[in-house]
Amino acid sequence: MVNLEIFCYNHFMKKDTREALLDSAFNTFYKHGFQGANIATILNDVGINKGSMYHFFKSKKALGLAVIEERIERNLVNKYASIKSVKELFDVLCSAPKSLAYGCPLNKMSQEMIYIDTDFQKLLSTTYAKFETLVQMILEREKVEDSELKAKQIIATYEGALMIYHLNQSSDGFERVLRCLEQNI
Amino acid sequence: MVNLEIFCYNHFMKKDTREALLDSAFNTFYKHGFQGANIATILNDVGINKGSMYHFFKSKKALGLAVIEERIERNLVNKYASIKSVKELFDVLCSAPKSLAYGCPLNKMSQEMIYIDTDFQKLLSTTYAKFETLVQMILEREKVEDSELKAKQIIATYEGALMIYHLNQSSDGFERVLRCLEQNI
DNA sequence: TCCTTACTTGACCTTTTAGTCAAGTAAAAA
DNA sequence: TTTTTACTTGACTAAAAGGTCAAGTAAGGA
Repeated sequence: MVNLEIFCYNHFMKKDTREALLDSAFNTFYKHGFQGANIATILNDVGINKGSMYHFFKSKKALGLAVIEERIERNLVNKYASIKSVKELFDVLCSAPKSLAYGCPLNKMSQEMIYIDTDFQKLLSTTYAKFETLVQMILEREKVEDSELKAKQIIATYEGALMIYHLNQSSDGFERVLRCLEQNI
Repeated sequence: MVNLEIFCYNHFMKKDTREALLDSAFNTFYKHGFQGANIATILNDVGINKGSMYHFFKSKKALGLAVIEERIERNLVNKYASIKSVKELFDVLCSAPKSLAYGCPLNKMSQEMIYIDTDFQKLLSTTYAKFETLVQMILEREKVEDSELKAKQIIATYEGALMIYHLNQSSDGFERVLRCLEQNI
């Protein structure tokens, strides 16, 4: 088997460095927070050097903003755009603890950054709006009344319940709270 | 008027330094996050020197834990222990944006620290449990059924709605979401 | 009055951090 | 083949951070 990768600087094919950087940065920011994360960890994780990163992103902040646009938002759309029914929506919401090891990435980043940096604030606010719209569309497909308010209510409950879940390290209550809400939709 | 303070090192009376330190640390951590906050800011704000702070708290972490115990938890108890009815509870919850400029201090600190440090995690988890108990007691006084689940639901919705409020910088929806929940209690 | 304790000062130390840069390498266009 | 462009290297910088410490000050008890 011919390994084309040996012709490259590292084990990535050119443009993949940027993607690997975004993946690692997403994970690192997700666990440690943006301010708490250090770039050396990400670099070490990806297996590249400083200059290589600063070729793609002019600063830590630029990397953070790109993570929001190209990972957090993308993941959200991937997860919610294909949902076909309210029942399915609640199933997906209830399964969150399985995939979201450190809470909701959007919520966590928001709580940390909205009063620290206005560029983060704007981007996070926009991303949230898209999330709300996706949920609202699911509700409207089933002619749920007051879909805007209901979408806010579902997201609020979901975000809060997920926070409680992580604080208690126990899923007791998480699903019950959401299923209880489902009854009232 | 005799000013007793002129006999002291700074403008505080002895033990007040610790309290002033906790006040400033609470505000600073609340706005910037624990990891994002720097001690120099707090010191400058209080008007004291490094060594003076390290006399009371052996590390930044110790200061953080003290802030949770002696400010975040205390504020929570002050706010919720005196509430007499479910109606009053929802009024207090609805007024949160007025007093909580950067979101819920407990939620914010939790999202940041639970997977960073287990001492923080334990303390925050305990503090949340007290919050939940306080809310549950209010519900039980009015013989609300399933008070434990209802308490979780109220807190979850409140926390999530507050997050959305801060992200959007607009109170549109916040109160409506809570009042809608109130109907179903 | 003296001594002990509690608190404060501010200079200093060490580590960590984000960010820079000149030089090098390889792929692809000319 | 030559040149250009894109990417990478790794040593370096400067600033910021948390934390230490010896010396000093004041209050209160003995």
